[in-house]
Amino acid sequence: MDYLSSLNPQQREAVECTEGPLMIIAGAGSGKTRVLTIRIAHLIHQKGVDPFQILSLTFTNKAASEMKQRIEKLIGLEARNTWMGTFHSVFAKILRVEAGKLGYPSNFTIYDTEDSKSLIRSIVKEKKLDDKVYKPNTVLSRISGAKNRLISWQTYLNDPYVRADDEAALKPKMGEIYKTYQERLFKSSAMDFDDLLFNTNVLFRDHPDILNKYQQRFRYVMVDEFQDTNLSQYLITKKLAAVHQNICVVGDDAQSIYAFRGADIQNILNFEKDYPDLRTVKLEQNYRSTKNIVHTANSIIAKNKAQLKKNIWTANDHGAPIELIKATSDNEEGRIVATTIFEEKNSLQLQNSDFAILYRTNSQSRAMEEALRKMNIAYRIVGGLSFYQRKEIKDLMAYLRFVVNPSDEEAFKRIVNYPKRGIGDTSVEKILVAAYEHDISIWEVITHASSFLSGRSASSLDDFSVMIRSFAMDMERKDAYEVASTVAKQSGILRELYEDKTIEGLNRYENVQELLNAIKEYVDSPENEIKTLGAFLQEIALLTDEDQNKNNQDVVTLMTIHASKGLEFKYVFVVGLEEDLFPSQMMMQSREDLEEERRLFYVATTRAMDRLYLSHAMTRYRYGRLLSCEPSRFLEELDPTYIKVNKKLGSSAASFQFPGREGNNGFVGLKRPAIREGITAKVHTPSPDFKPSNTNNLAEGMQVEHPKFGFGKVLKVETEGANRKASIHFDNFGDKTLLLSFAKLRIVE
DNA sequence: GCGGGTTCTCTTTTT
DNA sequence: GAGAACCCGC
Repeated sequence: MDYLSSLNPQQREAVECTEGPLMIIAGAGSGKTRVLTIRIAHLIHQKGVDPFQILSLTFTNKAASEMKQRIEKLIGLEARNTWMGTFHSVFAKILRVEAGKLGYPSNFTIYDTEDSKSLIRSIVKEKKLDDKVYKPNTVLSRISGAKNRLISWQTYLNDPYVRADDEAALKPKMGEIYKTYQERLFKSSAMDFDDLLFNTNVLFRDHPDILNKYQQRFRYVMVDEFQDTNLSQYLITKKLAAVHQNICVVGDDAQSIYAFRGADIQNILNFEKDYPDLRTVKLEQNYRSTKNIVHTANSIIAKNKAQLKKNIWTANDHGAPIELIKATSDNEEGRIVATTIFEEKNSLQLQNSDFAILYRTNSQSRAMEEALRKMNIAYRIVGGLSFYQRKEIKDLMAYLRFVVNPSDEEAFKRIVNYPKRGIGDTSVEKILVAAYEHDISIWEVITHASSFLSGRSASSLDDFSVMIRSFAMDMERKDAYEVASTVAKQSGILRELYEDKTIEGLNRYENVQELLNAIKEYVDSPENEIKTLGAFLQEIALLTDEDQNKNNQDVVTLMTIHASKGLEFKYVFVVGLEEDLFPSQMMMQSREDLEEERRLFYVATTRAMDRLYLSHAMTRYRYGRLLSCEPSRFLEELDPTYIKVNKKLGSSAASFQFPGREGNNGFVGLKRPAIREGITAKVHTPSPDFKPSNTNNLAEGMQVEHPKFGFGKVLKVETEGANRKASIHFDNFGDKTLLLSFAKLRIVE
């Protein structure tokens, strides 16, 4: 095979070192995917390894399918036989087979985040706890965090430190909620995302024979994006590789951006402690980007404390300087980006697909979309509200889920009274309580409606159960498509949507039809041998990602930076570089988090091959309010050597003028309709004379006002280089101290 | 139990 | 600004 000769010495070492533990530190653009695919091809062809014995774990479905395709190109159809997929999908598959060992049926449902939150909401309500204190999001992330660190609810309840934490946070009932949450999941024959990993760990811990089976099967284990693994995932791979020790992890600590879902950068920083005879290969040559971009990217993460030593370099040309765009507003930012794309495309004969616009939050896409639409530039948005998250799709899916698994509480709640059939909240409550108190399944309550409900609701519920049962009988002998289209019609969903003649209603109707089409495609595809509804649902549960690759169109790509990992584009725009937005305000609690934001910025810039544009807007809408925005501190941290500030575009900056104010210091509280060119805007809050004071005078003990956080007291003033920061205790924030830059503070005299 | 109107909440990122 | 939760009158 001559594919080896195309590799540089480090890449080749990574490919040829097949036995024993190996860590590949792969800088951005260093040909990581290529090395991985060739390594697998090499294993199969040169070493004669059976593809069935190779397990490759990735983080997104996209990465998995791309790698599969590339291996297929190298070695042909044999590639299909390797085990390749996301952690969640691979272990969900294994759990389906072994579910019985854990007391689960193999047709267990996988709850998505929305299901989980809804379940938590009802638990909090049932326990008569304050839903302001126990918010679904907070509770779920606490539970999720515990699971990712393999803390069961039993351990959770008994751990004095964990308890102390919760007591301190004034959320002492957290453990109790966790316990009930798990019980209810189990009763619903459901697992949430974290359970897929948690339960795999439990399975391997309690059933050595099963662990051994998979240890024997997977002689070679590879983990891509290793810097993004959490403890739960890491322990699974470690256990699987314990016998053969052929574990190969590939990652880049500089691209670790998933701490919020439990990823622990220490996994990669400490990997060698677990494997003393570890071999490490560093891929440091960047093949993707110009010198300017590589240099700029390096300067971004240089400030981070936690990192592995490496020196990313490139033999490519210097290329054009990085361009810095200053825009007045988010709309102008969009306009500049769209115009630039238009011009560059024409003058350089580029394609739309050469461009990508990256942002920190999904909500930023709107201004970009509008501008692109006005310029008639085709685009697509990756992520955001995916097809499977739409209400109408979730509704039909809930029916299908319930037919397959009539213990599924969340599916039941969703469909029992949709379309309206006279079973209101009170009845639903009674049904759930009955199931809980008599320790029977929801389905048993439903089929004995008259013993739990009275008169009219009982007979409505009877009709409902008759309907579901007929669907279930269909399922026995018909394929997924036939069942699904029967359900769509008989349940009344299609009629309900058909009668809605609004544009949105029409859309919803078409979406449901599209789901039916997708099921038809699934059934017709020769690749899917089992065509039952159950099989389809299992396939789909983890495909929340938009997987229908409409890749081959010539469109500009818009997406969050998180979604951009692993991709590359000739021209990249990183927009919305404003303090509090990027770096995100919510991440600014600790130093590690700032480091993660920096790595995120690094990921964004290293997507660019030829040219990189960075932009920030001075005003931006958020929740219908106008914000004034300081440029992100990251812009100041950049090495300015190769950066060009676009003066021409920045000079139009002063078009917003508020009463009694000069320049661009708009503040929170402007209602959207007021904002039009040439109009006098009305300031609601705070008072019109609210303006930044000369913050150099800020000192300990002073009273200050902040437009968002209200009144507070300065505890400490710090100087870090050119930046001055103040730790402030705000009256409205309990014990919390916030660390802020001065710009938005007013000193109260 | 239902519908309509109003108020509240959440806006970081993903499997 | 959107979507969910809430409240109230029938």
